[in-house]
Parts: sequence; C-alpha cells; structure tokens
Amino acid sequence: MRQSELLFKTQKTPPKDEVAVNAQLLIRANFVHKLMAGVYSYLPLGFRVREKVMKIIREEMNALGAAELLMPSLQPKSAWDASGRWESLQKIMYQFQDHSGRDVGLGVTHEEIVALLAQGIIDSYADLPKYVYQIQAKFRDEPRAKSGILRGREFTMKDMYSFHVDETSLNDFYEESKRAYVNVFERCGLKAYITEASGGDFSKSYSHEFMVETAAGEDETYLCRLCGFARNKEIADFKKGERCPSCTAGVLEKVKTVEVGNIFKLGTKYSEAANLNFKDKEGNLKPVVMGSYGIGVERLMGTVVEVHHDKKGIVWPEAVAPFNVHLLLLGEPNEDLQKFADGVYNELEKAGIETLFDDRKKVSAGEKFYDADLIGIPTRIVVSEKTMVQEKMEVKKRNGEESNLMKVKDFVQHTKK
RNA sequence: CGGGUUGUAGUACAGCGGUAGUAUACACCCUUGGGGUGGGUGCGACCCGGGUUCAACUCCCGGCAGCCCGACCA
Repeated sequence: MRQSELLFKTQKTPPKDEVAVNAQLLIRANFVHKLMAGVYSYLPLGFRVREKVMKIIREEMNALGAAELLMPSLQPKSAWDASGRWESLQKIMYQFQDHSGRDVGLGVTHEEIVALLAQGIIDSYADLPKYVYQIQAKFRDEPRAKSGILRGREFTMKDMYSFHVDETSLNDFYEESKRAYVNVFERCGLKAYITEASGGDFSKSYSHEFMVETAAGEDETYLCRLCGFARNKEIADFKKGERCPSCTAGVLEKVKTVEVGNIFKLGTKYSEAANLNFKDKEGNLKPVVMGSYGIGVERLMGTVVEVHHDKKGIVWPEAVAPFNVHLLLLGEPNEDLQKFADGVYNELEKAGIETLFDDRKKVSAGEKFYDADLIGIPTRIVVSEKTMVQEKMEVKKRNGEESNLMKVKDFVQHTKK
C-alpha cells in the first residue's frame, strides 16, 4: 500500500489525557482514534493489526475443531430470563427499550444466546461434542473504561462455546483449549501464564485466566519464573518471596499482569436454564455440559504494544505487524529514482511481502525515519539516489541497529526462506 | 459509584475581569534534501448552562466530558 493513499497523519505529541503507553503510541502513530472513553475507531493501520490478530485466533480455534458463526449483538430480554442474568448484569449491560417498549440489550457475552440456538439443534449424544466460536463486538457499560484499548466499552471478543455429554469430555477439551490459547498469545509475541481464578458470574467452578506480564496490567499475579506457576491475587494469599508451591524450587514474585484470555467450565448452568438437553445411549434426557472461552481482541493488540515498544515507538512482532516491510523513498525523486522505487515496491508486492511504501512527497528523510520508527513495521527498506547507483536498497530491522545493502531479488529470496 | 485532577486551534502548552499568544499541524512562497532543514505569509480555539459584574475564556454555582486512584470487572 502506498502511504500517500492512506488516511494517515502521525502526531509528534501524545494526547495529554492518555497515560497508557498503548493509547499514546497507537494514537500518535495513527492506528486508532478515540471517539469516547473506551470506544475507538480502528484506522487503516490499526485495522490491519486487528485483522492479523483475528487471523491467528481463527487458525488456532479452527485447529481445535471449532466452527465459526455469528450471533446477534442486539438481544431481547426474554433470552436472558431463564438464567436470571438480565438482572445480575444490569450495571454492565446496555439495556434499553425499543420503540414498542420491549426490553432489549446489547450482548456482553453469549452463553444464553448460544444455549438457546443449540437447544434447537443438539438432541442426541451423537451430536456431541460440538464447538463453536464467533469474533464479534461486545458492549459493556464499564464503570471505568481505562488504559487505552485495554478496557473498552465496545470491543471485539472471540468467544467460543463447547458442548459435551459429560465433565470428562469437557475437561479434555478444556485442556486442549489452554494449549490453543497459549499458542495464540505466543504467535502474537506474548508469553502468557495460566492462572486459576474464580468463576465470577459464570460458573460455580473455577476458571483459568491467561496473564501477560506488563506494568500496564491491572491485575496482580503471583508468579514463579522457574516453573511458570501463576495464581491470581484474588484467590491466593501468598507472600512475596514465598517458595513456589508447585516446583518448591522457585520463589514467588508479585507482578502486574493483563488478562488477555479467560476460560470457564460452565457445567450445566446455562443448558439447564435453556432446556438444552440430549438423549444418552440409554435414552435418558440429560443437560448438555458446557464450557466458554474468551479472548479480547483489542486488549490483546494493546498488550502487544505494551510489551513491544521502545522510546521511538512500537516494535511489532512480525505476525501481527500491519505490514512486513516499510519501504521509504528518500528525497525528491527524479524520474529514474521514482521508477527504481516503484520497481522495488512492485517486486516486493509481487513476492507477497506486504509493503507500506512511504512515497510521500515533500516529506523530509528525517520525518520518514521518525514515522517508520513510530509505526514499528519489523523491516525497513530505504531507497534513494545513493542506493540506486548500486541498484540496491538498504535493509534494517526495527529492533536492530545495523543495516545491509542488498538487491531486491536477494531480499525476496532471503525472506521467502 | 466514591476520591482526585483537567477542560483554550487538529495536537501540545501559555494567558488575562476589558483586543486570546506560542509551538506543532495545515495552505502558499523561498530554502533544504539520509534522522522531525531554516525563514516568510496565511487559516484555525476559550466544553455547556446559570449567576456576579458596566464587562466573564478568566470569579462563583451547576452540569457534561477526559484522565488517574479506588470499588467493580461477564
């Protein structure tokens, strides 16, 4: 993509009322635009990152055997009556009346809705297990939206739901989902620790949270770096410096973390409420056993920024970067140089290397360098009069110091390996 | 929802009871051309409502909004 065609303008100074690093950098670098507290537009660069994150999530969920679907955000109160959560979620759910006075709300989560729809489909043990997921906007009237895109009022969530004949089946899938989740976070460049947590409003039994260590986190977690044992401060009362109860060799630290994912064993709470039953082999009617599994897409994206940045800007991990290569054309190009740069751009694109081409006119070299560092695309390529005379280009990693002169063909070949 | 804090141009800051200024961004001209080149000209703003006052962006009261701390967090 040509930068001159992008809806794009970086800011030198961060907005004064944003303290969160993710918000400062994402706004300055023109990835997002804030409409109100906790509600953001995703501009072309941010949109691409969000798409990359969702692609990774999709691949991992699909690998689990889950099928993607889409449920509505707009929901009638009646769908929530059986579970009783219309009342218990009143403070956090946007609830209002439509023109005819009917109570409707915007979805905060979809256990009720998915149970209702499965109720019409799942009849027999032979229909189980089943796993479905969606990636969809959720609305929560957060009492305090904060930390940039880490805690929004409108945000995108991947929520997956599993249906089983019994606890054993649920437990098996639950463990598989843990691995899939860790994969997702790892592919996004994050090390996630799995912690036990309370089930909250969801279920009586416990749940697990996926925690990423960063100073921007709003949770506190006891962590053993030796074996990876982690426990949410909510449910554990350790002391700093205490021995790890898991490996007994490490020492517990209390660290700030962001919860990037959360999985729950729901049991039969929602299936019973929705009359979601199945016939077992003996013909007995039994409630379906359920699990639910969530990842906050924008929160994940914001956490990546919190973890991967330096003084100059964002340093995107390759897998979630908006582009693979940032191609800078320096100087006011004459016809030859323009042709040379266009050629490089076309070759990169042809090779399937996603390239942002800074072809802006009347923008100084320094400004392009600063912008490139701020935006944080992993590989920077410079072409100018200097490099053209050798028919080469200058390649530098965002997270590295040295740069190499090479020909496009060599770069393409090297990259494809 | 409690506590704190801030609302002035797209962004960041200054300022004053009487004509609102700087930087940056933006437009134009000249200059420069590998780490935000320098200069000139121009465009652009006092959150809303009430009160006090001859006069309010400024003082007072009330809203609203942003941010931070806490509570909350499916």
